[in-house]
Amino acid sequence: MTRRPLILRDLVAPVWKIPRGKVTTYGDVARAAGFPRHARQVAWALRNAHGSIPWHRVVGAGGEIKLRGHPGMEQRLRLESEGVTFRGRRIPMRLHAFRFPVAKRRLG
DNA sequence: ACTGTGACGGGGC
DNA sequence: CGCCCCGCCACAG
Repeated sequence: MTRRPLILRDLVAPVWKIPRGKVTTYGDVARAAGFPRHARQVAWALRNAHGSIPWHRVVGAGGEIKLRGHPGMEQRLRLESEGVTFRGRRIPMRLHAFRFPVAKRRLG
């Protein structure tokens, strides 16, 4: 099985669907894009994606911000300004996790 | 071709 | 909660 080529735009496309006040994980974005097990590549793609993409709405599984230093602070501020709450270092995913619609499924 | 490096994820303790 | 370990995968040297 030849591996489908990884197109940065496709990989981060799902990020545009995350509404204000909600967050998703790198792994979920990867799966929603059709590239399971590519969580790290999603992070890499966001890093290399300049532009107005809402990158701050993507966090690590468990609701923890994975960016270190100032960039991480900025992400937290951006999220809080959108209404996302924190409990310690983490975001209660129970409250703010955005669920991507289930992957396309061929019906009969 | 090989090695080191992550904005990752999951599991074990 | 913190730590460690390991699987994963594209990229830079």
